[in-house]
Formats: sequence, structure tokens, C-alpha cells
Amino acid sequence: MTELATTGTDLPRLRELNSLSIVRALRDHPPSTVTELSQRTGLSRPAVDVIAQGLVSDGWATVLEPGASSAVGRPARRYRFRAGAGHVLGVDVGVHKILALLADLDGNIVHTVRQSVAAEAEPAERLAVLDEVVSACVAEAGKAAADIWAVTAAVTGAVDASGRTSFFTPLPGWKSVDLAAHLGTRFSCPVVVENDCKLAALAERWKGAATDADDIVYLLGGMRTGAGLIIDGVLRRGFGGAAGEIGALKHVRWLNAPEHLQNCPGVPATVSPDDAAAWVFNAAREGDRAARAAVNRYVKDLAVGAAALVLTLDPQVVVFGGGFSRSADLVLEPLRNELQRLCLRMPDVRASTLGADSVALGALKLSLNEVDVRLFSAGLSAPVAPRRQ
Amino acid sequence: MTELATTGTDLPRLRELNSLSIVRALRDHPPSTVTELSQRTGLSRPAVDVIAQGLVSDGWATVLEPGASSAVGRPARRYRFRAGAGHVLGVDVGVHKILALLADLDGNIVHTVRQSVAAEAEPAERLAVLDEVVSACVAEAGKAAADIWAVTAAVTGAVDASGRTSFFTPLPGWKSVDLAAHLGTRFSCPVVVENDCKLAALAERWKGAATDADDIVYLLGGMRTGAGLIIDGVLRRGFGGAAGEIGALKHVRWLNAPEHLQNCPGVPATVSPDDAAAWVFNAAREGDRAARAAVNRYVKDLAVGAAALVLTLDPQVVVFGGGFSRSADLVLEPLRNELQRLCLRMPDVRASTLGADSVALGALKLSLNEVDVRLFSAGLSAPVAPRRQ
DNA sequence: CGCAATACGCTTTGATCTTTACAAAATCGT
DNA sequence: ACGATTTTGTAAAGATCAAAGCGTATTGCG
Repeated sequence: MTELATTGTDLPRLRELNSLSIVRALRDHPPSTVTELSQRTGLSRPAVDVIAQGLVSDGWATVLEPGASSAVGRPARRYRFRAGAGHVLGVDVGVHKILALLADLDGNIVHTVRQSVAAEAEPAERLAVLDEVVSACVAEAGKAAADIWAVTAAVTGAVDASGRTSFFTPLPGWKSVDLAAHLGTRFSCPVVVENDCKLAALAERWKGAATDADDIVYLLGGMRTGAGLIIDGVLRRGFGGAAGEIGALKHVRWLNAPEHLQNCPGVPATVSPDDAAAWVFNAAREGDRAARAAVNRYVKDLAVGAAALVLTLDPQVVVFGGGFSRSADLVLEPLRNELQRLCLRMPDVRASTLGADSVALGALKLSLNEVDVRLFSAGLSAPVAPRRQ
Repeated sequence: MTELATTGTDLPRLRELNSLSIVRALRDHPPSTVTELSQRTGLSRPAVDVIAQGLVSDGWATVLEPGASSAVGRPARRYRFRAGAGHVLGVDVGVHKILALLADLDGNIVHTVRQSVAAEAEPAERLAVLDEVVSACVAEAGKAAADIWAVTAAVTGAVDASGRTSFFTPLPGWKSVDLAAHLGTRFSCPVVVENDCKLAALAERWKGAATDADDIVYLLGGMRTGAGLIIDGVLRRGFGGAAGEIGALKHVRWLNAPEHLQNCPGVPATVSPDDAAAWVFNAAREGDRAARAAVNRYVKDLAVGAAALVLTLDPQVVVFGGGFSRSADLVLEPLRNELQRLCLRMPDVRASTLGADSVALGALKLSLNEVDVRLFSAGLSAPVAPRRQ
């Protein structure tokens, strides 16, 4: 019932729609023959043929001349989506590290650049590292800024419509940083800034623990606790971008939950505060009673917020990710028990399968989605980088 | 990126799409001339003319021959969407009453039947009253069951995919009732059963307090407390239909919140338990200190759950509805204060404008949506009642 | 080596929308 | 009152596109 849907459709538009059908059919499958595409789209073979040739001349597809054929009959020419027509960037601007991923339109990661940064670094320094990482990632892959079709940057904290994290962020001095504008000076393509938990949720649905689900609550368990929500297959930001920030409710003890692990009695003084949680998980795994109790207290606090999310959204799957997901073997079981106790309908509880790169991966996916919306839903022109606005 | 979107489009389909464009343009506006429709859809005037005539002969539209014209030039024939081509039913199966609304395809309410039922009535009795009300509503409007294109029934409690309220419902013995199947014996059209709070939320967005918003948290404040969620303009049920049931969390004191009003000291013994809350609100309005304190305690408990919903979803608007919304003047201000204290980004807090019929109205809207999906999005054949499945 | 099976590419046909043109009906100006 | 103007209704011509049909090319199998 959108305004666009009320628009009439003429013949050129019909051709455009059918071209889009072919492009989508090409993207989702290995190199295809005209006959296969014809069956997949319902279009006639001649129509597909004409359109496919148009896609090749426009640069959206490439032809694979027939090689050794296995079937009988004349071997068919195969068309393949030209994933290399454009590239997208996903960047994780973390507290300790900055990670950039460059991928083609199929989501194949072409290049990766990672650089650590001091947790207490000022915005100027952090932005300098970011510029370095992004430039290196693009350059080392043999690309120019103009070859990038979309950029997504992940930051911690609720991101508002302008791309700022004005409510809260653990990055020092970051509240006033306009990251989208900063990256916008380097890229003319769409630049999106998004919350890290939300992007990690997106990644888990893309190629992680919840590829089968449309309703997902993602829990980021680490030194900071957060959540990302996917409802009916779409990442939900909320009206002001602050969806999932249940941790701000005092009744939900998310802010202090990790302290149960950090302040666990028995942690040697030689272990740094950042490594304390890992030490406690290891100790708990080896049977240390104090450590086990600390883990249980952590899960109990985590579960209250998780239960609030689950009761609000009734998701199919809860994914436990973040730094602590390496110790999911210790967390999942008590988390399930607590949720069973608190919730009406019990969701699947799973551990993240993506590890520490999930945030950058989700940023990549959001870039791909952005390209999809701009190029593969409305119209289909020659493959060039979409411009902002 | 749906499966349907990958389907190719041929010429007849093009005509179908354009017919749909015209139907939508007709539905959203007063009787229109061909020229107006042409401008609205972007189609040429002759094309619109042909399609409009086809719609008339199919029964989707009627012609208004030109009467007194105000403008210069030849007076134009006007086309009008034939809202009377089909009708839909919305039924509120409440604890104390059963209310049925019959409306045409424009949502104009044609007939209303209401009948009270004992709160403690067994399912068989309640279903008998329901049948009576529904039959009367259809018959008194001069319609037959075959003229009804969609039926939606509202019940209290989380409704699962099969239309049952297996988790919880205050209706005695209702957990095992298959209301959809029961209504299905009388109607061959789609029959939907849905939670009352969710439907009330839908109604508020349709023609209530939140027509301007796409992200809405609806709070049902009454002897029972509940919530309905609209996210990105769509009613969200959750994977198992239990979305919004935050009241089940013990940390959220929704279950006992109304007791603050019922057990307020100073309520005369002559006032029945059902009327106690109204008495307390009145007393509070007149300055009774105990009553004011009770209202404040109620709001304080209500706000915890509301804050959990708001923090999870970051909605644009929170609508306070239900039986207590008549006393919204006393509730809204303290509710705003509490939410301000608890939440990250403050939403608009508004009172329901629909009153007690909002649930049935929402049921009506869901029926209309069902018809829209079945008839006005995929294809467009002659106007006949859609069949189930 | 010939036949069958399959795929490719061209031509014809049919459906649809747009453009253009013209007749019909009403109002406005003289 | 009558013609000019404006807008609507309708018809014909032109353009675009997909479907259907048919001949040709290429391969495998007997």
C-alpha cells in the first residue's frame, strides 16, 4: 500500500521489472542457462535471452561460453551475475580495534584490514586510524573510493537518524562525532552508521546461527551488554534508533551484569581487568565453585533483560553472541533455564557462530542491503555507484 | 526480495497491475475523473479509461454521470470504488459483552450488534451468544454469510498460529476452544482470531490517537493490563503470537497493578469490585489523597512494563487505552514522568480516542487488511468473496 | 555415419500502453 | 444568442514487449 505501488506501469517499466527478476534469479543461483532462468522466472526463453544479453552489455552479467558438457544435447551458454561490478564496505569501529571488510556484490569478502586502537583514544586519533584502515582496505584490493557502492560503520551506542550516538557511547568524546559526515567526505556513495549489536544480529541471520529465522533477538554478551532485534526478517531500529536498549532500565541489571565476572573472588592479581571474565569462564569450566557461582549470577542478570525482550517480541530464536559467546557452553544452559522460568513461550536459544567479526560482517550486510534497495528494487540502470540522497 | 518478486511479468499481468493501481487510487480518494486518475497513477488518459470501464463491468467501480459542474469545460464522468461489493466483519469476544461490527470495503460501519454475556459463562454459552450476535449483525444488514469476505474475532490472551489461546485467557474454559474453526463452519471466507490488545492498537493507528505514527506501543489499561505493538506500520504478533506479553514477567507488576485501585482504602462497600477503579479515579479527580496515591501506585507499576516496551522498541507514540483511558487525564501526566525517568528517548504519550469499541474496530481493520492482501495485492479478478486457504 | 535430443536465434503474432487527433459537451465572453 | 475556449470522451496509429512457432546448430548415442 505504498505510494510507489499506486504508480502505473508501462512497457519500459515492465522490461525493467523483468530485468530485475533475471538479476535476482542470477544472484541467488550458480551460473545459469537461459532455459533455467526461463523456468525460474516464468518468462519465456526468448524474452530471457534478450534480457540476458542486455544485462551483459550493461555490465550486470558475464557470459560463460560452454565448456565440457555433461548432459546430452547442445551445451548451453551460461550467464553469471557480475558480482565484481561493485563493492561494498563494512567497518567495525570498536573500542579496542577497527576492522574493515571489503566485499563484492555477492558478499564474498575480498579484503580485510584490522588495526588495534587504544580504548582511551580521543575521537581525532580514532578517526585517523579509521581513515587509515579504510583507505588501506580499498587500496590494497586495487579499488578506488569511486568503486565502493555503500559503506556501513558500526559503533557502540544507540545511533540516531543523523548517525550520531548522542544518548550514550563508551567511546570517549564520541557523542559529538558525526561519523557519517566524516566518511561522506571520502565516499560519494551512501554512508550508514549503525549500532554494533544491531549489525551483529543482522550478521547472524545472514550467515550465522539464525539463518532460518525471521524473528530474532540477538544478545551481545561482553564487557558491555546489548541487543539487536530482527522482526519479520528486517532489522528494527525503532523510531529514534534506540530499539533494544532494554539495558537502560534499572530493573534490568545489564549494566552491572559483567561485574559479577570481573569481581569474582579468586581472580589472580596478574590477570588484567579485561581478561578477568575469560579467566572466570575457564575456572568455571574446570569446576571452580566461586567461578561457577559468578557465571550463574551473570546469567541470572542477563536473563531478566533477555526475558523482557523475549516477552515483548516473542522471537523464534535468541542468539547469544559477543565476546562471552566463546564460553557459550557455560552460559546457554542456565540461560535457557532462566528463560523457561520467566517466559511464556520458549524460543530457541543458540550460540553465535561468527565470533568477533560478526559486527563488521553485519555492517557489510547492511551495505549490501542498501545497494539492493537502491539498485535492485526500484530500477536497474547501468552498474555505477549509487550516490547519496 | 520475496519469492513473488522474482516472478517475471507478462502483458496480462501488466494490465492486472495497472488495474490494481487504479483501484487503489480510487479507494483512497473521493469519486475521481479519468483525468485525475491519470495524473495520480501516471498512466495515460486512454489507458485509464479502458481500465476504468473494465472495473465497472467487473463490479469493482460504479459510474457517476456528470451532474452540476462547477469548472469550465465538458463535465467529467466520475468513477467511484464500489465499497459495497463486499463486506467484512469484526467481532469483539469480550468478558462481559460480545460486539459485532459489519462494514463495507471502505470501512464504513453498516451495522452494529452488541449483547452482554456473563463473565463466568461457559464456552458453549459464550459461543451461542457469539453466533446469535454474528447472525443478527449479518442478517439485519440484509446480507448473507456468503457476502462476508473476511471475519476477525478478538479474544483476550495470546493467540497462537492455530487461533487458540493456549497460554492464558481470563475467559473460563476457553483454552481449548478453536474459535476459528467454530466461525469457519458459518463462513467460507478467511477467519482470523487475534488478541484484543493487538487489535486495539491497530484501531488506534487506523482511526484513533496514532494515525500519524508507524511505531506504536498500545497499552491496554483496565482490570487486565496488556499491550499491542505496531512496528514499521505493521501489527507484530511475534513468532508464536505472544508479542507484547511483557506482563508475564514478574519484575513487571502488571498482573497486580489494577489491584492498587481495587483495594484502595475508602472505597464504599456499596461499590462493586468492577466499579471500584472508576470510583477511585473519580475520588482522585476530586482531590481524595488516598485515591490519588492509589492512582500513582498503579501508574508506577504500569510504567515499569511500559518502559520495558519502550526501551525495547523505541516507538514514536505510546497510546493509553482500555477501560481506564476514560481517566487518562489522571494517568497520562504521571505516566509521562515515570517514562521520562526510565527511558532513553521519550515517546509521545497519548490517550486513546476510540473508547470501548476500539477492539472490535481493530478486528474490522484486520479483516479489511486480510481482504487487501488477498484481493488488492496479488491479483484482481471479479469481486467475489475470497475463500479460505 | 545417421538419428535423436537439446539449445540457440530469428520471425511472426498478439497484447498493452502512449501519442496524436478529433468529436462532444459544457462554460465564458462578446 | 452565438462563437471561442476548455475539458472530456473516443478512435486510430505507432511503439514496445513477451509468447509462440520454426528452422538451425551442436552434441551424444546407436
